[in-house]
Amino acid sequence: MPASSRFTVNAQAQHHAPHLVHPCDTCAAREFSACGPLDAAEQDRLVAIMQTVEIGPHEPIFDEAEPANFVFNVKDGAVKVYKLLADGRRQITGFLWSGDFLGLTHNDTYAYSAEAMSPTVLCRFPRQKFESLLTDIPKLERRLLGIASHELAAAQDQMMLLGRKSARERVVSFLLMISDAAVRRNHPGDPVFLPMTRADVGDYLGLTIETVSRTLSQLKAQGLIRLIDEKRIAFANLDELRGIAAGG
Amino acid sequence: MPASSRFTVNAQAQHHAPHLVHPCDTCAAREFSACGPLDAAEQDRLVAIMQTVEIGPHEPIFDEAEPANFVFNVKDGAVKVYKLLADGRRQITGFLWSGDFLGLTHNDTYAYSAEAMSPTVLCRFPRQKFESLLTDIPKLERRLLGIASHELAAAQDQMMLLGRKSARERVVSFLLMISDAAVRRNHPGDPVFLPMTRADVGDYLGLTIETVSRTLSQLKAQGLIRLIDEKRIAFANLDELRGIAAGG
DNA sequence: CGGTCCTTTGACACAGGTCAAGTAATGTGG
DNA sequence: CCACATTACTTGACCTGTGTCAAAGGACCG
Repeated sequence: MPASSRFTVNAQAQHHAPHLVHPCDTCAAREFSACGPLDAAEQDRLVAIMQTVEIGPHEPIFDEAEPANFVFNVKDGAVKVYKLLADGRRQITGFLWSGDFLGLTHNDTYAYSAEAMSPTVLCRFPRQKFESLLTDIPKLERRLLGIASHELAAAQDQMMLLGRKSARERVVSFLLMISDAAVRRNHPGDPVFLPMTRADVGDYLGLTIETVSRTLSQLKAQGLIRLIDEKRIAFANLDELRGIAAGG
Repeated sequence: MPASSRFTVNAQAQHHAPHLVHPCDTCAAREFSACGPLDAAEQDRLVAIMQTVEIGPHEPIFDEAEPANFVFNVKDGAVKVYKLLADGRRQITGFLWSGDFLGLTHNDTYAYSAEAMSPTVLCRFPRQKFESLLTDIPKLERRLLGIASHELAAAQDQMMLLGRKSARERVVSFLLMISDAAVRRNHPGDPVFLPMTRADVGDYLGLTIETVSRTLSQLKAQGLIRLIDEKRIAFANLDELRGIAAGG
């Protein structure tokens, strides 16, 4: 029996997404059951400690170095996580979407800051309770190890991008990456929707706003993409774009 | 009873490091027991699947995209892990030292290439056997999750470095990072010993050989470091260096 | 409608890359 | 022990991709 079948219908959640049957089944059903369905008792324990939090665009979720009291899972929306240097230079280390975890750390403080980019719904788990659940339910721990290992591989790709790719290669890699992430959540991948500002894109790619903007204009002029509007971009030559992203 | 106390004296290992009592106790004792000592049966199972491998400088350990048949733990020596683009551009994503894991992945192929930088001894675990051990010994899985979470934090710091720091800040950050890693293994941290070439440093920091070399010369000219020889660097003003690394 | 924020575009500057030459360290065969 | 080759590193001169500074247009909002 799949994990989500245990949840009963919730009218409010159904209003926004009829196929969902619990205020927090995204994280419970998609993330937690991906390692093999949880049994009834396990799900009950998860649901018992779960809280739902809604926040608006530009609202902080937590700040770097703040006590890490909660673990989060994005139910809906888009989140950016970033680190700052003393003088304000910013590096965005990731964009998170529904299903993604947030705030996992083995220290007692968060290692980065997190902020919503659009109206966002989060599942929140008090950290101590979450960790004792990990000990009791090895499936969860196995799942988190899989997630961490996947994130580590993505981080290494990003180091390649930041250390060795040109501005053009970075921007194209970024567009394809965002598109792939959208497709994985059953959102349209072409045209790709960018919920973040050019400043966010720049701080993710290690570039300035101006270089991001110029590079997009250049790609458009070369007929490789079409700018439907500022936040929607269509791919005009996917094969060539994939080649550019790979450094070809 | 600490994990290492179960191992019996091994003359060959003792020759190189008198305080070690088993050809592979570094990984077993330092890494595996760090999550709480393993009991006798657990240790026996680990030792039973463990193989020791010795390799020389510049020898490959495995290549990206190759079937991931083994998990490794560095017993002694220094290893670099890197990714390549089609045209040969290289990004080194990490330097590994004794105690560090290597080749952990949830895919069936390695996500990066690995190569020894100096004479290196590795503990090797057949991957399937290692993974079934993980299921049987939750302590191990918990330990690996801790390691992965720590590596993820380091990867985010490296993204900040690659995306937003100047050449000067990168080089200083690098020197302090290598020094800290040496201290953690009870090696001298000042002067710091660099087993890698300038090309490796450049490919780790997203810079060219020439920029690395020039930046070191500049730091030396400013009296911030002393170049004892090409591979040994002493810190002349640690406070100021820490400030530079932090972006101050 | 007037203000604010975001984006684009242009002109120019500079950090770091490229190309090239020279030096030092290490190893090799005679 | 010495030519000689090889590899690693440093330094200089110059170039270029991306950053900086500035201005202007457009979208959104109270």
